[in-house]
Amino acid sequence: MAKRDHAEVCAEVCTHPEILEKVAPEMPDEERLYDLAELFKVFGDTTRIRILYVLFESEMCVCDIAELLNMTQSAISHQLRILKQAHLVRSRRDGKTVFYALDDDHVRTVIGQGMEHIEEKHGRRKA
Amino acid sequence: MAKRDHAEVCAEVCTHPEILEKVAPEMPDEERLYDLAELFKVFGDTTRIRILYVLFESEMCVCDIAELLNMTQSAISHQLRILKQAHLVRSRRDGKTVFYALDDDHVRTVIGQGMEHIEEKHGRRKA
DNA sequence: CTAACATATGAACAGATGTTCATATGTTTT
DNA sequence: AAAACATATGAACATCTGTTCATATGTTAG
Repeated sequence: MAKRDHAEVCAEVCTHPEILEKVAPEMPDEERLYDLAELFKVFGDTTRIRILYVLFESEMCVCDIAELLNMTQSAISHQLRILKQAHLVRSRRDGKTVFYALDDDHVRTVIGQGMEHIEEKHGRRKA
Repeated sequence: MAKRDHAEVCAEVCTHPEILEKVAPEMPDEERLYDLAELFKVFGDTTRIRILYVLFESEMCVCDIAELLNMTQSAISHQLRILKQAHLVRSRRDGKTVFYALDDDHVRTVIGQGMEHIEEKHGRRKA
Protein backbone atom coordinates (compact mmCIF):
# COMPACT_ATOMS: atom_id res chain seq x y z
CA MET A 1 0.00 0.00 0.00
CA ALA A 2 2.61 2.44 -1.06
CA LYS A 3 0.37 4.63 -3.14
CA ARG A 4 -3.28 5.31 -3.96
CA ASP A 5 -5.10 7.20 -6.68
CA HIS A 6 -3.18 10.33 -7.37
CA ALA A 7 -6.29 12.43 -7.00
CA GLU A 8 -6.87 11.33 -3.45
CA VAL A 9 -3.42 11.79 -2.07
CA CYS A 10 -3.99 15.38 -1.02
CA ALA A 11 -7.02 14.62 1.07
CA GLU A 12 -4.94 12.35 3.20
CA VAL A 13 -1.93 14.55 3.39
CA CYS A 14 -2.51 18.23 3.08
CA THR A 15 -4.95 18.69 5.97
CA HIS A 16 -7.29 16.97 8.29
CA PRO A 17 -9.44 14.22 6.83
CA GLU A 18 -11.51 14.23 9.99
CA ILE A 19 -12.82 17.62 8.96
CA LEU A 20 -14.16 16.07 5.79
CA GLU A 21 -16.06 13.51 7.77
CA LYS A 22 -17.39 16.15 10.10
CA VAL A 23 -18.49 18.62 7.45
CA ALA A 24 -19.96 16.27 4.87
CA PRO A 25 -23.04 15.25 6.89
CA GLU A 26 -23.78 18.90 7.72
CA MET A 27 -24.35 19.78 4.08
CA PRO A 28 -27.94 20.34 2.99
CA ASP A 29 -29.45 18.25 0.25
CA GLU A 30 -28.11 18.82 -3.23
CA GLU A 31 -31.60 19.85 -4.25
CA ARG A 32 -31.86 22.56 -1.59
CA LEU A 33 -28.51 23.96 -2.60
CA TYR A 34 -29.53 23.93 -6.22
CA ASP A 35 -32.73 25.81 -5.43
CA LEU A 36 -30.81 28.29 -3.37
CA ALA A 37 -28.40 29.00 -6.21
CA GLU A 38 -31.35 29.34 -8.57
CA LEU A 39 -32.86 31.92 -6.26
CA PHE A 40 -29.72 34.02 -6.13
CA LYS A 41 -29.38 33.73 -9.88
CA VAL A 42 -32.63 35.64 -10.04
CA PHE A 43 -31.13 38.46 -7.98
CA GLY A 44 -28.05 38.35 -10.12
CA ASP A 45 -29.20 40.50 -12.98
CA THR A 46 -29.21 44.27 -13.18
CA THR A 47 -32.58 44.50 -14.85
CA ARG A 48 -34.27 42.35 -12.26
CA ILE A 49 -32.59 44.16 -9.39
CA ARG A 50 -33.78 47.43 -10.83
CA ILE A 51 -37.30 46.06 -11.13
CA LEU A 52 -37.26 44.97 -7.51
CA TYR A 53 -35.98 48.36 -6.43
CA VAL A 54 -38.71 50.09 -8.36
CA LEU A 55 -41.28 47.92 -6.67
CA PHE A 56 -39.93 48.89 -3.26
CA GLU A 57 -41.73 52.15 -3.74
CA SER A 58 -45.10 50.99 -4.95
CA GLU A 59 -46.88 48.42 -7.02
CA MET A 60 -46.68 49.20 -10.69
CA CYS A 61 -47.79 48.02 -14.10
CA VAL A 62 -45.48 46.49 -16.68
CA CYS A 63 -45.63 49.50 -18.89
CA ASP A 64 -44.65 51.90 -16.12
CA ILE A 65 -41.68 49.77 -15.22
CA ALA A 66 -40.58 49.62 -18.83
CA GLU A 67 -40.86 53.36 -19.10
CA LEU A 68 -39.05 53.92 -15.83
CA LEU A 69 -36.16 51.64 -16.68
CA ASN A 70 -36.13 52.75 -20.27
CA MET A 71 -36.53 49.23 -21.60
CA THR A 72 -38.80 47.27 -23.87
CA GLN A 73 -42.14 46.07 -22.56
CA SER A 74 -41.18 42.63 -23.78
CA ALA A 75 -37.89 42.55 -21.91
CA ILE A 76 -39.58 43.64 -18.71
CA SER A 77 -42.34 41.11 -19.11
CA HIS A 78 -39.86 38.30 -19.58
CA GLN A 79 -38.02 39.31 -16.43
CA LEU A 80 -41.19 39.70 -14.43
CA ARG A 81 -42.05 36.14 -15.29
CA ILE A 82 -38.77 34.98 -13.82
CA LEU A 83 -39.28 37.07 -10.71
CA LYS A 84 -42.75 35.67 -10.32
CA GLN A 85 -41.62 32.08 -10.70
CA ALA A 86 -39.15 32.73 -7.91
CA HIS A 87 -42.00 34.09 -5.77
CA LEU A 88 -40.29 37.43 -5.48
CA VAL A 89 -43.15 39.37 -7.04
CA ARG A 90 -46.82 38.76 -7.34
CA SER A 91 -49.28 40.13 -9.85
CA ARG A 92 -52.80 41.44 -9.75
CA ARG A 93 -54.96 42.11 -12.75
CA ASP A 94 -57.08 45.22 -13.00
CA GLY A 95 -58.77 45.41 -16.37
CA LYS A 96 -56.21 45.53 -19.11
CA THR A 97 -53.31 46.35 -16.88
CA VAL A 98 -51.43 43.99 -14.58
CA PHE A 99 -49.91 45.35 -11.41
CA TYR A 100 -46.81 43.82 -9.94
CA ALA A 101 -45.69 44.09 -6.34
CA LEU A 102 -43.08 42.54 -4.08
CA ASP A 103 -44.26 39.20 -2.83
CA ASP A 104 -42.00 38.78 0.09
CA ASP A 105 -40.14 40.58 2.85
CA HIS A 106 -37.08 38.44 2.30
CA VAL A 107 -36.51 40.46 -0.84
CA ARG A 108 -35.90 43.59 1.17
CA THR A 109 -33.69 41.78 3.66
CA VAL A 110 -31.58 40.05 1.06
CA ILE A 111 -31.09 43.15 -1.04
CA GLY A 112 -30.43 45.19 2.08
CA GLN A 113 -27.72 42.81 3.21
CA GLY A 114 -26.24 42.79 -0.25
CA MET A 115 -26.09 46.56 -0.27
CA GLU A 116 -24.47 46.63 3.15
CA HIS A 117 -21.87 44.19 1.96
CA ILE A 118 -20.82 46.14 -1.10
CA GLU A 119 -20.83 49.45 0.72
CA GLU A 120 -18.61 47.95 3.36
CA LYS A 121 -16.17 46.28 1.01
CA HIS A 122 -16.26 48.44 -2.06
CA GLY A 123 -17.14 51.92 -1.15
CA ARG A 124 -14.95 52.52 1.88
CA ARG A 125 -15.36 56.21 2.45
CA LYS A 126 -12.68 56.53 5.08
CA ALA A 127 -10.15 54.30 6.81
CA MET B 1 -51.42 67.18 -30.02
CA ALA B 2 -53.50 64.20 -30.88
CA LYS B 3 -50.77 61.58 -30.60
CA ARG B 4 -47.20 61.02 -29.53
CA ASP B 5 -44.65 58.30 -30.06
CA HIS B 6 -46.42 55.03 -29.87
CA ALA B 7 -43.97 53.74 -27.29
CA GLU B 8 -44.77 56.47 -24.85
CA VAL B 9 -48.52 56.36 -24.96
CA CYS B 10 -48.80 53.83 -22.17
CA ALA B 11 -46.92 55.87 -19.66
CA GLU B 12 -49.41 58.63 -20.00
CA VAL B 13 -52.46 56.46 -20.07
CA CYS B 14 -52.23 53.17 -18.30
CA THR B 15 -51.38 54.40 -14.82
CA HIS B 16 -50.05 57.28 -12.84
CA PRO B 17 -47.17 59.23 -14.33
CA GLU B 18 -46.70 60.94 -11.00
CA ILE B 19 -45.46 57.63 -9.64
CA LEU B 20 -42.73 57.63 -12.23
CA GLU B 21 -41.59 61.01 -11.09
CA LYS B 22 -41.72 59.97 -7.48
CA VAL B 23 -39.86 56.69 -7.88
CA ALA B 24 -37.17 57.70 -10.34
CA PRO B 25 -35.18 59.88 -7.95
CA GLU B 26 -35.28 57.18 -5.27
CA MET B 27 -33.30 54.77 -7.41
CA PRO B 28 -29.67 54.16 -6.43
CA ASP B 29 -26.90 54.87 -8.91
CA GLU B 30 -26.67 52.59 -11.88
CA GLU B 31 -23.22 51.61 -10.67
CA ARG B 32 -24.44 50.53 -7.25
CA LEU B 33 -27.18 48.43 -8.81
CA TYR B 34 -24.71 46.88 -11.16
CA ASP B 35 -22.39 45.97 -8.30
CA LEU B 36 -25.29 44.54 -6.36
CA ALA B 37 -26.29 42.32 -9.24
CA GLU B 38 -22.68 41.25 -9.63
CA LEU B 39 -22.61 40.26 -5.98
CA PHE B 40 -25.71 38.11 -6.24
CA LYS B 41 -24.40 36.57 -9.41
CA VAL B 42 -21.62 35.20 -7.23
CA PHE B 43 -24.17 33.54 -4.97
CA GLY B 44 -26.01 32.26 -8.01
CA ASP B 45 -24.00 29.15 -8.69
CA THR B 46 -24.32 25.78 -7.06
CA THR B 47 -20.60 25.17 -6.78
CA ARG B 48 -19.97 28.48 -5.07
CA ILE B 49 -22.92 28.04 -2.73
CA ARG B 50 -21.59 24.65 -1.79
CA ILE B 51 -18.16 26.10 -1.15
CA LEU B 52 -19.63 28.75 1.11
CA TYR B 53 -21.63 26.15 3.00
CA VAL B 54 -18.56 24.04 3.49
CA LEU B 55 -16.72 27.04 4.87
CA PHE B 56 -19.51 27.63 7.36
CA GLU B 57 -18.06 24.75 9.31
CA SER B 58 -14.40 25.59 9.27
CA GLU B 59 -11.62 27.06 7.22
CA MET B 60 -10.30 24.64 4.70
CA CYS B 61 -7.71 24.19 1.98
CA VAL B 62 -8.48 24.04 -1.72
CA CYS B 63 -7.76 20.40 -1.92
CA ASP B 64 -10.10 19.46 0.92
CA ILE B 65 -12.91 21.44 -0.67
CA ALA B 66 -12.32 19.74 -3.99
CA GLU B 67 -12.38 16.37 -2.31
CA LEU B 68 -15.47 17.20 -0.31
CA LEU B 69 -17.44 18.48 -3.27
CA ASN B 70 -16.04 15.80 -5.54
CA MET B 71 -14.73 18.31 -8.05
CA THR B 72 -11.48 19.21 -9.75
CA GLN B 73 -8.92 21.26 -7.87
CA SER B 74 -8.87 23.59 -10.85
CA ALA B 75 -12.61 24.16 -10.86
CA ILE B 76 -12.60 24.93 -7.15
CA SER B 77 -9.66 27.24 -7.46
CA HIS B 78 -11.35 29.20 -10.22
CA GLN B 79 -14.47 29.59 -8.11
CA LEU B 80 -12.53 30.57 -5.02
CA ARG B 81 -10.99 33.35 -7.00
CA ILE B 82 -14.44 34.69 -7.83
CA LEU B 83 -15.54 34.38 -4.22
CA LYS B 84 -12.45 36.20 -3.10
CA GLN B 85 -12.87 39.02 -5.57
CA ALA B 86 -16.35 39.49 -4.18
CA HIS B 87 -14.90 39.64 -0.66
CA LEU B 88 -16.92 36.65 0.42
CA VAL B 89 -13.92 34.55 1.36
CA ARG B 90 -10.41 35.36 2.40
CA SER B 91 -7.29 33.24 2.18
CA ARG B 92 -4.33 32.58 4.37
CA ARG B 93 -1.19 30.81 3.31
CA ASP B 94 0.46 28.21 5.48
CA GLY B 95 3.40 26.68 3.70
CA LYS B 96 2.26 24.97 0.55
CA THR B 97 -1.39 24.97 1.41
CA VAL B 98 -3.78 27.89 1.25
CA PHE B 99 -6.65 28.03 3.69
CA TYR B 100 -9.89 29.71 2.78
CA ALA B 101 -12.48 31.05 5.19
CA LEU B 102 -15.60 33.17 5.10
CA ASP B 103 -14.70 36.83 4.98
CA ASP B 104 -17.96 38.30 6.03
CA ASP B 105 -20.98 37.82 8.23
CA HIS B 106 -23.26 39.06 5.49
CA VAL B 107 -22.66 35.75 3.78
CA ARG B 108 -24.42 33.89 6.54
CA THR B 109 -27.27 36.38 6.65
CA VAL B 110 -27.84 36.44 2.93
CA ILE B 111 -27.73 32.68 2.56
CA GLY B 112 -29.91 32.28 5.62
CA GLN B 113 -32.56 34.59 4.22
CA GLY B 114 -32.39 32.82 0.90
CA MET B 115 -32.95 29.49 2.60
CA GLU B 116 -35.86 30.85 4.56
CA HIS B 117 -37.40 32.12 1.40
CA ILE B 118 -37.25 28.86 -0.50
CA GLU B 119 -38.39 26.82 2.47
CA GLU B 120 -41.35 29.10 2.84
CA LYS B 121 -42.32 29.18 -0.80
CA HIS B 122 -41.17 25.87 -2.11
CA GLY B 123 -41.14 23.33 0.59
CA ARG B 124 -44.49 23.85 2.21
CA ARG B 125 -44.73 20.89 4.51
CA LYS B 126 -48.39 21.24 5.29
CA ALA B 127 -51.31 23.40 4.25
C1' DC C 1 19.41 23.31 -7.22
C1' DT C 2 15.94 19.76 -8.05
C1' DA C 3 11.96 17.05 -7.10
C1' DA C 4 7.49 16.93 -5.22
C1' DC C 5 3.45 19.04 -4.06
C1' DA C 6 -0.50 22.62 -3.50
C1' DT C 7 -2.48 26.12 -5.81
C1' DA C 8 -3.32 29.48 -9.68
C1' DT C 9 -4.30 30.67 -14.30
C1' DG C 10 -5.00 31.01 -19.50
C1' DA C 11 -7.33 29.11 -23.53
C1' DA C 12 -11.04 26.62 -25.38
C1' DC C 13 -15.46 24.62 -25.49
C1' DA C 14 -20.29 23.63 -24.26
C1' DG C 15 -24.25 25.24 -22.13
C1' DA C 16 -26.93 28.97 -20.03
C1' DT C 17 -28.91 33.70 -20.21
C1' DG C 18 -31.01 38.31 -21.69
C1' DT C 19 -32.70 41.00 -25.34
C1' DT C 20 -35.15 41.67 -29.62
C1' DC C 21 -38.71 40.83 -32.96
C1' DA C 22 -42.94 39.04 -34.27
C1' DT C 23 -47.04 37.53 -32.68
C1' DA C 24 -50.44 35.53 -29.39
C1' DT C 25 -53.58 36.19 -25.39
C1' DG C 26 -56.80 38.59 -22.70
C1' DT C 27 -59.57 42.79 -21.61
C1' DT C 28 -62.32 46.84 -22.55
C1' DT C 29 -64.84 49.91 -25.58
C1' DT C 30 -67.69 50.90 -29.36
C1' DA D 1 -68.04 41.36 -33.42
C1' DA D 2 -64.13 44.35 -34.26
C1' DA D 3 -60.72 47.65 -32.89
C1' DA D 4 -57.51 49.25 -29.48
C1' DC D 5 -54.64 48.41 -25.89
C1' DA D 6 -51.71 46.00 -22.10
C1' DT D 7 -49.35 42.06 -21.41
C1' DA D 8 -47.30 37.41 -22.45
C1' DT D 9 -44.57 34.31 -25.05
C1' DG D 10 -41.75 31.62 -28.58
C1' DA D 11 -37.74 31.64 -31.56
C1' DA D 12 -33.36 33.43 -32.73
C1' DC D 13 -29.10 35.53 -31.70
C1' DA D 14 -25.17 37.37 -29.31
C1' DT D 15 -23.01 37.31 -24.93
C1' DC D 16 -21.67 35.48 -20.68
C1' DT D 17 -20.31 31.55 -17.55
C1' DG D 18 -18.33 27.24 -15.61
C1' DT D 19 -15.61 23.34 -16.44
C1' DT D 20 -11.69 20.98 -18.39
C1' DC D 21 -6.97 20.56 -19.86
C1' DA D 22 -2.41 22.00 -19.90
C1' DT D 23 0.77 24.52 -17.66
C1' DA D 24 2.68 28.21 -14.61
C1' DT D 25 3.70 29.87 -9.88
C1' DG D 26 5.12 29.36 -5.32
C1' DT D 27 6.67 26.59 -1.30
C1' DT D 28 9.08 22.86 1.16
C1' DA D 29 12.13 18.84 1.52
C1' DG D 30 16.17 16.48 0.14
